[in-house]
Amino acid sequence: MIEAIAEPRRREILQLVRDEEMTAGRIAAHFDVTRQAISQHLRVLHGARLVSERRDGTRRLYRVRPEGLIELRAFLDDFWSNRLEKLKREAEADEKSRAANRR
Amino acid sequence: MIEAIAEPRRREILQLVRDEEMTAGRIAAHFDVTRQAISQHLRVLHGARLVSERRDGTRRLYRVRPEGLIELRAFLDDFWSNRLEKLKREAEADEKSRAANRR
DNA sequence: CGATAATGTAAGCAGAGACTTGCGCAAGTG
DNA sequence: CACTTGCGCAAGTCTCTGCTTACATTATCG
Repeated sequence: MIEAIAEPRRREILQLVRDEEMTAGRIAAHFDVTRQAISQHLRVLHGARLVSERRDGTRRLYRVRPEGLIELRAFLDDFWSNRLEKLKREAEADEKSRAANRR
Repeated sequence: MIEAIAEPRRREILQLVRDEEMTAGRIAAHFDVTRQAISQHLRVLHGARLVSERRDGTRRLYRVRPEGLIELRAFLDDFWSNRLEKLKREAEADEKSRAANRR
């Protein structure tokens, strides 16, 4: 999840396919590691739902999946503020006091 | 930097010292690994400027450093939108057209 | 159908990093 | 001053993961 963007090369890949859809081969050409290594990174990114994969003949086209970034962003936001956790506790306390007043 | 929060245990530590300042010992007590292991995580977090360290006698007190989170947040924001890069290009183009009109 | 192109999958290796064991050090405490 | 408490540091071990080499798969082209 967040580990997906922890790896520097994967962040570079994300930058590459941020605006432009791109084939695995063309992506790999930007790096000095083997095509397969990039393929594995793409698998991780796709698994984390950070990129979409589309097939066209034998080629595979990748592109950033904005919803994925949004989800990750939301995850981090929760993490900072832990707002969900707090809201839940407050809601429960609230519910309890309301139940006490109810009758 | 971002690697600091990639490690799950370090994220848990951050949660622990998010509101409350806490000694290394008390933090370590929350986990089933050795005190030293946690100490090493704390070193990484401190190195990434995500927690502050304060000494009181033999004890060391840690706490989340909000500015650190803000910096990290800013880093990620740049990453998503690359807005800095775009703004720079736009500003230059803008400057050029304005210079053409100036006299 | 055979050949080629574009890509993924699998297994093994090597380096990074998380964890443990052992030790040292500073600041109390009796 | 000896002893304890609360830590960090250092070296070795183990595990995880990024990379390579080798092979499999799928589609297209003649």
